Amino acid sequence: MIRINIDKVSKKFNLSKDTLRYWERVGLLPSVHRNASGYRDYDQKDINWILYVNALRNAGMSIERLIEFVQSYRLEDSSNDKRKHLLIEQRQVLIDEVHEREKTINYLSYKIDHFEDHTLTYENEKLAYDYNSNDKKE
Amino acid sequence: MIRINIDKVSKKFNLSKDTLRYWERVGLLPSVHRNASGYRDYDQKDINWILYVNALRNAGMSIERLIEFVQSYRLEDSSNDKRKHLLIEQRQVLIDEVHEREKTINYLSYKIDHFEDHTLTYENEKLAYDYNSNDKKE
DNA sequence: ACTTGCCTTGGAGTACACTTCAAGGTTTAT
DNA sequence: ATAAACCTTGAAGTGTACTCCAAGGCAAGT
Repeated sequence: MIRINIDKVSKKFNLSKDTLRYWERVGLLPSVHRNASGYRDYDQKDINWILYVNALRNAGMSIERLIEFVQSYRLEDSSNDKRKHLLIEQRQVLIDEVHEREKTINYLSYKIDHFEDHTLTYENEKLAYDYNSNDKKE
Repeated sequence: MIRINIDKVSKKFNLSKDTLRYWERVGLLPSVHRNASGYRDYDQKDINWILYVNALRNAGMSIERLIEFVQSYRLEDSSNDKRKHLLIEQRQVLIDEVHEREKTINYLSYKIDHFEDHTLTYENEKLAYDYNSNDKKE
């Protein structure tokens, strides 16, 4: 039986204690069990929730969407379709964000490679950005 | 000679007029030329700035960093090293964000593929996430 | 000339996601 | 047994990036 206090969880995930309390308060984490003194007493299940929630937060999922996500997860009922829909939808958001970032990485790489080239005009740079962008299409 | 008012620019980039004014005010765009009536009168150079700034904003660069970035750009002087450093640093940020999102995309894909599998435990999911994560390393 | 609809500014308001504070109870070390 | 270092809560405060509002000037159609 694992028993971890908020300080250890905070350090484990590099999240502030206040953030952990906030996430719990807004319904992003299940209610954590308390010990005799009213202190939070995290178990393995809680730790795993935090792992996923943190991963999705780091990937840019909003609190609001994560609450939806977490809620649908914990209702082992008719909301199966909704849950799957949320997963697919959020994956697409992440895929789009990756594409946007890859485009911009290409643009920055171009700028870095041509750094000494002072003849670059705004027009040239625009072309570079658009070229990389089209390159990625398909 | 191109002359575009704020409404056209707003529509071209799908940015609100208030956002364009805000960006200009905080130093994220160069001061836009005004016509006889004091109205903003964007030229090709301004349009290209907006293209880049918008690309970097969409890729998650903060306003504060973008101001630095834009400032260093417009000082055609000794800050070459700083400019290059900023470019390389921001590219790395974007690369890291892409990796984080790819990990999470894998995790979501795993969840979607095993959607009907009700025997999945927190432990199994954790392993799936970590597996994908390690998979991606190198 | 007048109405409608642009544009301007400064400043106030909003949304999101924490973060800090105040007041007080608990545990640990001396 | 007392101080230092934890924990709790509710509520207020903060930072970022807009977003909206009020008051007023300018432009185009009737």
